[in-house]
Amino acid sequence: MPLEYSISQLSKEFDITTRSIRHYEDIGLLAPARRGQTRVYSPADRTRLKLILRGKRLGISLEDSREIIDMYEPGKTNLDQLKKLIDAIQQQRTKLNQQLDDITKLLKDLNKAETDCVEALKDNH
Amino acid sequence: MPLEYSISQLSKEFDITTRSIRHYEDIGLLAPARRGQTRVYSPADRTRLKLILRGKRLGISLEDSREIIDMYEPGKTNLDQLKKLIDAIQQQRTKLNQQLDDITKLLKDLNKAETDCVEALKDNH
DNA sequence: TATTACGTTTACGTCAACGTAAACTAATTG
DNA sequence: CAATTAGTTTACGTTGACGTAAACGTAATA
Repeated sequence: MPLEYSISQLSKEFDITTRSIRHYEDIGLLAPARRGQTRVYSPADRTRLKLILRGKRLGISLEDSREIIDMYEPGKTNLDQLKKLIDAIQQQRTKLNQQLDDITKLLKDLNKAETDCVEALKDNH
Repeated sequence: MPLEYSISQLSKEFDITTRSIRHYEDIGLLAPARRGQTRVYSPADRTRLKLILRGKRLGISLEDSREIIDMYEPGKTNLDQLKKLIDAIQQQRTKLNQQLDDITKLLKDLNKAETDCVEALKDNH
């Protein structure tokens, strides 16, 4: 595992544009180090990016992603903060369970659609 | 189960605006009957809407939703069409499995974040 | 009969998440 | 040394998915 990454390395690895990566920085989701004016990404930065993209695949907005990702960060020792976090976690869990339900239903539908298709193909052949 | 629905009934049932429902019609996802110029939705229309919203919760674009929903429709007896459909189904399945994976990982992360929070609360109390 | 509730069309506005182009720098390579 | 290659900033443009306002029709209700 490399100790650092360039912006183009990350863009290739995750198949996104450099524009997107810079955009995530623009809105405060990433804060890579700089060598001169060139961005240098640490493994931790890479992990953050990974989390952002995972969130995206689940339809989570970048704004919401920020909150979730920040949960994993330490130093949130404020008591009210913690309670808010637990609350946010519960909300996310609810949404995810809903998604799970949606997915299983959709997969079932897809299976049916497929067998229907295969049947039709048989008839047609 | 009612034989028909008004636009406001559907908007209340699914907690969306009437604007959204009309928008789905604008882009050809719905095609309700009319009584005079008033829209009248059948149970089948309602099901379509349900599918659209389920797709939305999974981050599926309206455009992609149209394709998926059309899979469930009959009358696609063209052979090439069927092969394309099976292909599309497989693609969807792949994406959904990826989402499943993402969700289980996120749920794990959330669990960890939560126990961390609870621990921190204990220490703080 | 006026107003309230519910429906309609048309059309411009908005917001997130980038795309795209311009104009520049800095390092490597033929 | 000229030309790629990879990076940068600035800033306007675009797309999807609606929001919002205007201007209007129709039917029930106070």
